[in-house]
Amino acid sequence: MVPPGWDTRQLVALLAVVDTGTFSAAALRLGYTQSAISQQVASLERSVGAPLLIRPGGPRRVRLTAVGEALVVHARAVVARLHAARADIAMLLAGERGTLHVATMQSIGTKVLPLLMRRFREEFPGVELAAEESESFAALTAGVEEGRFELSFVPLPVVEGPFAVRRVLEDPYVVIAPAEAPEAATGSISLRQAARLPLIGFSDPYEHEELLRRLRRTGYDPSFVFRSNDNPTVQGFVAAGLGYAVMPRLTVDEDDPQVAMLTLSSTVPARQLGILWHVDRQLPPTATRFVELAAEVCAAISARW
Amino acid sequence: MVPPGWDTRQLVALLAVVDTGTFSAAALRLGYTQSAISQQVASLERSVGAPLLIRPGGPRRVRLTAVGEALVVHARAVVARLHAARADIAMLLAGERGTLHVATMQSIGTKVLPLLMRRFREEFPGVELAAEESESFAALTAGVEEGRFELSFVPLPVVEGPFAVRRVLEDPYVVIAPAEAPEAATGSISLRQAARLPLIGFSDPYEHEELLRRLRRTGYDPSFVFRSNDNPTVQGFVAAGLGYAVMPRLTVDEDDPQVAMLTLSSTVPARQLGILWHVDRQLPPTATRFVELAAEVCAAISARW
DNA sequence: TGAAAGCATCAGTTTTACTGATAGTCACAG
DNA sequence: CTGTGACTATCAGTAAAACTGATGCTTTCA
Repeated sequence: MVPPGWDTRQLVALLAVVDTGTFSAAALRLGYTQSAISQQVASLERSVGAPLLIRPGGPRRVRLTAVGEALVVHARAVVARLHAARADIAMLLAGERGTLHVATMQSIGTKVLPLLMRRFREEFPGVELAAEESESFAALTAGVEEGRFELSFVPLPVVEGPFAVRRVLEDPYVVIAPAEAPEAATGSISLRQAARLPLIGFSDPYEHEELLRRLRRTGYDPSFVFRSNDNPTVQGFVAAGLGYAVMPRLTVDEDDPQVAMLTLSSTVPARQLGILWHVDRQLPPTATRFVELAAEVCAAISARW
Repeated sequence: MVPPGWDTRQLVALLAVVDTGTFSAAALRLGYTQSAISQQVASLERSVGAPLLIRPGGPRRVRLTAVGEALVVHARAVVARLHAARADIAMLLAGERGTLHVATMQSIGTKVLPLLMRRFREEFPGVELAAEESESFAALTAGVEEGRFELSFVPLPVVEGPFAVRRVLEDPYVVIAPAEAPEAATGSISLRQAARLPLIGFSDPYEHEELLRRLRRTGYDPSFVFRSNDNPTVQGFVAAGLGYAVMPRLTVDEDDPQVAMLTLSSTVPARQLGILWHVDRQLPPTATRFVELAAEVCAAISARW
């Protein structure tokens, strides 16, 4: 009937030890002394009835026992749940004037968000919408997991975690060329041809690895003359005539007269974009409505292409 | 980074108050004084920054505020998760010789389990299998939720909860008649006819309410001359010539010469049976294999019908 | 073989949690 | 409209726990 006497604090301590690899580092992170961590873990082990950690002694990192592994899985879930609770409550306390925190990526920020925010404002004039652009994709999911954002735009598929996701957009890859390039007039180009061009690429390969794999599979290892994660920068380099770029259409500034956009004649699977949220959270109606609106706006953009 | 300072004990106290309706009763249940509960809830409210409970004063039960509702949802999840953790660890500590606890219903116990257990034993001679029959269906799911069973046979659909389920058997309704009854020779009977017979029924209507609804929809309110939840008892009454019974085929003792089994010519949706487990648990390979074997055995039975 | 890095343990202190007593609130019966 | 019963808050005192700081033991690495 009554649950086991495991304390949140002890579970957090265990997680800190596992994540940092040493008791001392965990203590530092949590603002305790090493002695306190040692005692917390010992207390946990006593109530579990078995060792949770293997302490190799000396300066080697600790490792989990099988029992420890099992417990850590649950401990993480519990901590995540408490985070979700805190975030839910913060939202409730903010009430009607509550701010909806949405994390975005660069491309979404420029093409989707403006229209989306306008439509959202029409429906909920009282709700503030805080959109924050994030550089790394890991930061997007981490922010949602920790409750700093209610929603986040993310590329799919999404990492494992306590997430629910809704697909909103298929973002096909296109090639952009300098306006004066010979290919600019053709309007289309094959992947095989593209792989032979001097390319401007992305520094963070995570999102586009499938594309890279396909480029390589043409039999010609593509050469990247420059790399950046900033879409305008990439496009600027192309505009300057320094090379070509293969990028998701959403990231392209189509009004730029200095570059030409070419469709890819080879079929490359489009980048999938979705909206992500914490499964365990009880999001307000404004959030679910936001997701709906986002899907609509994205569908409209997709239809225009 | 560091999660909120909510303690498991406080969350449990809150849940006890919500479930019992008063601080005093919660204190009694948890073995504290009323004062302690009062302070625990107060501490929670302080750290949340808002009241969680509405205390109407006097002998009226407390109610949750909106914030309280939100927190309780998460608190229940956390407690359930801790239960799951404890159960997982108990299983791990038991090791290879670990017992697999399976809850069953009467009908499964007599027809499916014997064969199933034999096949399971062949594969895992070292693993003990503890099958426990339970009277009430609520006890089945509750047992799984609290970690007393790893697996449970249950009728579908299943109540809301932290459960995963696998369907294993379609169990069609049949009519059993006394061997000497005029209908015994026909081999089949319509629902309309059945509703006009003196029936032996089940006391617990939960599982069979769909059947009851269909019986009533024939326009004739069926009369039950006796009710019992014990399948052999029901069958015994039929054998004694006291009436007829509509029951899932799995619950029928088909070797009984004193009764005849008639199929229903009207289509009544069959009872669905499944195996249920706690989604959050990390069940050992023996458990997942047990589910597979159960599905196979049930399929074999189904094919024989 | 002697740092250096790491964990356990212990005694002492601070912090937290619980008890028991008391006062206050509300509903309901007389 | 007053008394009683069922309930919670609060307070002071105490019991329990959690944390610190010092110390000792173990292991790696130079």
